[in-house]
Amino acid sequence: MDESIFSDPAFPADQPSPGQSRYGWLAASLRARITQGEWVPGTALPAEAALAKEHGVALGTLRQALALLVAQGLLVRQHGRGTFVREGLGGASMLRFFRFATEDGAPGTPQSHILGRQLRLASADEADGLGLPAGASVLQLQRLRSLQGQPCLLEHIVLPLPLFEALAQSDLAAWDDLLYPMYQRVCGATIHRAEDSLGFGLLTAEQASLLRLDAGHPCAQVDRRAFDLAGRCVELRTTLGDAFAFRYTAHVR
Amino acid sequence: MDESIFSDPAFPADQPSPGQSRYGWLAASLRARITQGEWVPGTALPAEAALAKEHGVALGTLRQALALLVAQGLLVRQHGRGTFVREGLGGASMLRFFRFATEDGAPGTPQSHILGRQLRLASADEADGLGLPAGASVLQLQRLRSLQGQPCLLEHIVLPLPLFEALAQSDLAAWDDLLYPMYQRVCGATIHRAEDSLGFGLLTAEQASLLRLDAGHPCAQVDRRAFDLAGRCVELRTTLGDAFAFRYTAHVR
DNA sequence: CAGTGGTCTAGACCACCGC
DNA sequence: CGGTGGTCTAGACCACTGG
Repeated sequence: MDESIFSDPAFPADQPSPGQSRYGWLAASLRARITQGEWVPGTALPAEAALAKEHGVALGTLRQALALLVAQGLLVRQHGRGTFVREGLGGASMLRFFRFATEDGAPGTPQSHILGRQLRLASADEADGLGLPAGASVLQLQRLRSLQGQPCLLEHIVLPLPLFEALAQSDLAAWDDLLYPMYQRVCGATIHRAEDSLGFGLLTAEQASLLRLDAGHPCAQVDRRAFDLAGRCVELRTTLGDAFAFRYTAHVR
Repeated sequence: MDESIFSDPAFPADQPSPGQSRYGWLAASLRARITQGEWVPGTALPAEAALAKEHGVALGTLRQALALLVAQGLLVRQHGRGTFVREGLGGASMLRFFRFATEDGAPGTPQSHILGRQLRLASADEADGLGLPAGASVLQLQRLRSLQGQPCLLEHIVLPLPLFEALAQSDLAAWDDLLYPMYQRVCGATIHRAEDSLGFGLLTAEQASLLRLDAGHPCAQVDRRAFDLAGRCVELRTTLGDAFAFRYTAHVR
């Protein structure tokens, strides 16, 4: 019951490798079929009985495989309905770090203003983080997010090409307020999980003026690496916001 | 497979309540025997087969119950060795938020200096957080933690009485650098999990001088509620440290 | 080697959902 | 109602740990 998350070769062997459990191999096999698009996020897999019969395996064994994928966040099971491929992240998750609130208390979705968009070569760190070869091209975005006209978050985003080619030319006025659903719709890239690294710093004069704060004002900085269904990092993002509005809750065990 | 964490009455019924699964009831039952001290942290439970026979249940069902308690962090299973009650938190977990490092890179355990110890009445918030009746007594500690003689963290700790009575009189010179193992040894209180809330603020002059920083220096503040095996909150703690040394990593899914 | 947990099977029956 | 996942059983066999 401790199959590695990394047991995800793009093409699993036809048989469980020696030392690997049957359900572990089954899970990897199903995982590959999902990341290759056989079952799209939101759709249902065949029923347990059908999958078990297809793979010539007992029901309990198949259920162990599905339980693995549920634990990895790839599937969601609903009693009486079916087994579904999980939808990607919504895109409003950055607000969970900040306690911006509208007057009536509900946070709501922030508006998005793209301040800049450039095609350029990836730095060494960026190529490394995105798993690109040295000298690859990336799309860079600067973005300001506002709640009810009040600027609150400043973002710097780096996306790998050619996956996000479609965003390099499309009309900025037609962009959504939330990027992750747009990544999925326009580029077929599902953001499945992310790693956030939090720290504190001080705003430069330029950053401060965009956020309508004073130069040198304390800010919280969130460095995010976002991953798709196959586990590849497909977005690097740095978000800045007022440190005094920052609040985050964590569970330790 | 979604038994609530809160299915933990001190004394479970003799039979699974209607609508509750057998393994869910079994898990709650075993959980109660653990929190009541029948199996102390670090010790092994009887073997699967023995427990299954004792409860008149099939092996698979018992294993489901154990899997639940493993998922809740109460048990650890080791192939070929046995099933063990998990040890409590080590006590050095606060350092994971900060990137203090000694010269050779290894963080090490910080030294602990108790600056103050008072017996007093709990405030309304404290009584609420610790589940105490209004007007109950608490033990309050102020504490400075240092790495290689360099002050780095300032802590304010509130503990409920009479559970921590033994700490109110014991010789401060004999205290450990880590409190959680000492809680367990001296008071029999096992810290099993904690909830941390992170925020940002500015140091008062008094706080700053203790940390050898300037008054008004930016600081990260971690408000922690720590819970024992039975899920009762038994410690409230506020930790302050240099905001620019603060760094935290989170996973989003 | 004996004792532990891990895997797998084949089947029965229950609980939930949506038509 | 038919189809889905959830629970439970009884048993066989494997893999790991420690003496």
